[in-house]
Amino acid sequence: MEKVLELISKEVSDAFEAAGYDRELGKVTISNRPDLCEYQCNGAMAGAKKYGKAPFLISDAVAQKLQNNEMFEKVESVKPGFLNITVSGEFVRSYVCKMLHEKHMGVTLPGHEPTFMIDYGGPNVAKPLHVGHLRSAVIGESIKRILKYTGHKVIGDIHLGDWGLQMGLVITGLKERKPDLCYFDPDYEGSYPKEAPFTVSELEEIYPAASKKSKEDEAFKAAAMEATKLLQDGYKPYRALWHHILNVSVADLKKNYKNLNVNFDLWRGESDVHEVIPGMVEYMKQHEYAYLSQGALVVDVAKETDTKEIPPCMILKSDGASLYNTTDLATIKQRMEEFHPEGLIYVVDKRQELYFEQVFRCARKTKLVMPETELHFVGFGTMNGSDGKPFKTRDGGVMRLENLIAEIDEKMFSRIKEGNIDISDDEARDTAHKVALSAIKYGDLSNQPSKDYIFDVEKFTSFEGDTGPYILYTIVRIKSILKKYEAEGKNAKEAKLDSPDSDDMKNLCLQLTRFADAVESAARDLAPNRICAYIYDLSNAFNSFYHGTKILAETDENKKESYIALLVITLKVLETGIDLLGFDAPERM
RNA sequence: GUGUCCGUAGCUCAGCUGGAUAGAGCAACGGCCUUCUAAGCCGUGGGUCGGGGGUUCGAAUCCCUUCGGGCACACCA
Repeated sequence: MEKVLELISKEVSDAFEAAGYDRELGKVTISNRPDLCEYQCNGAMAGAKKYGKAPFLISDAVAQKLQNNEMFEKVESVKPGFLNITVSGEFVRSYVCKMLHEKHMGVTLPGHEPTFMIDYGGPNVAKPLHVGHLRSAVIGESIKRILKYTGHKVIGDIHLGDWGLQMGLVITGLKERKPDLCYFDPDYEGSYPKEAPFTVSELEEIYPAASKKSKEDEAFKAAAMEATKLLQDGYKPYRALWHHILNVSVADLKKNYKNLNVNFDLWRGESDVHEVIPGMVEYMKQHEYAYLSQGALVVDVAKETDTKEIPPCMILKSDGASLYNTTDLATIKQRMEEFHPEGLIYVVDKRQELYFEQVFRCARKTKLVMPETELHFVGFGTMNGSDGKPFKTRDGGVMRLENLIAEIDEKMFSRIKEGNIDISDDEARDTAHKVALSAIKYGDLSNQPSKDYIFDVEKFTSFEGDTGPYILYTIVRIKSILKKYEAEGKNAKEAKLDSPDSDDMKNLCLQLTRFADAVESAARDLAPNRICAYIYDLSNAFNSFYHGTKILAETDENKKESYIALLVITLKVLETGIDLLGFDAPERM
């Protein structure tokens, strides 16, 4: 479906041409002076030099050509050479109606369905999720939804940290605590129990303790490294233990991500590419991409055009062991071979930008990906506390994600109980969680991903102004009116929209027409903040309309029906918007 | 040191491909609930867009320079 700006631009371009000027000058944008007009075209000023004419003469001539056009209510040529455009109410009305019946409300879909894989999450097993994992999950989930909505097949992979020394540390730590377990008896020949010999809480305790000890105790560290090697070489008892660690941990992770309304299509991890590595390394050596430098196996990735020195991409350490780069490259290889994606997206802390630049270059150079494969790095900034420093608990520790969410849930719950006396605890809990998620996610997503942002619990639980709860509140208001309307025995979905009869109503309609532009722009730039800005503007437009218009009390039935139709559309757009951000609205709040 | 990102109202941030008086939210102040949820609406005050040059009819936006800050710079992930 052609966008409003395209439709208007086409008319204006025709007018430029009809007046004897280049039609390229007819590009129309949304007005930056809403008090003067709705859309504007500055082409006359851009063309003034080329034609050696005063810009005003050009804009005037073009405006003349647009005078009796039904699309416009008013087109005027102003001062230096602006074309100020006001579209007709009927144009807006018909556009909004058409959009509602389009697939995905007017978003332009690609001819085929390109596959993209998105890597967000990256939690380590045996470690609880903390606030550092929040941004990746929230941003990644939203980008996944936005791309799906704009016609892509998207595969989200959690990419667990489930291999390497950390596993050896856990095993060694466990051995110290429970040496009598059959996994540690070399003479044991029976089958291993189905039940894990530890709980999540124990696991979460073992890892940090073991990690700490390995830094102080050389013998312990050596034991952990030995355990890691045994595990990687397929030593059965440790493999069995590893499966327990993975299962217990993944079950807990699933619970936590579900609570955040974040879903992954794949629960793969570093361990899944373990067997890909030797072949890949051999391939890189054989094709002479990789060579030994200071004992390590590396691939040069510097380019002549570089403005800075890009270190080579290391494939194997000088002791022959693999590292982060190795598993990431092997993962790329596996993903390409198995899913043939047209693009890979990484939602990762922005401090890893140089690292990913190296990996991407290496993947291209060694032809693990095709030349046309898109590789995107979406780096996000740090989540800071109100003091501007990395977010911590009150006593300075790392804040567990679970606790953070519970804390905000609780605040929302008491807020809801204060307001609605006639709400059950169950409904209030459910609503509180929805509101809490909207606050957390909107607060994150409304910022540009690459910037650090301040997560101020006070601010996020006050729900005034540009916040998730404000959007939800708007939705709840609409739902409430529609419910009352339907209680009169009428069907809101059948209501017909008329041309706007007030400035507020027209402005709301105009906002609605911009939905697809916002979504496409968000998809193109992988920028969920565009959706936030859009639904915030739309909510503002609705709330202004709401306050100036009595909807259910309207006595003119045609008008009332038209308002209801507008509410139905606004609700659909807002609900779609928050779904793209990864949260949903309660029935009331 | 090299590279990179950032510097916009007291605070937190928008500002897409340069355009007419730089926008929100919070905070401050003043209005609006006998009528659809006041988590709302309307209004007031608050800015030499870090500084200085340049390109342009026109710059927060592009270029150069300078100051201030964050981050990254091969055997961690």
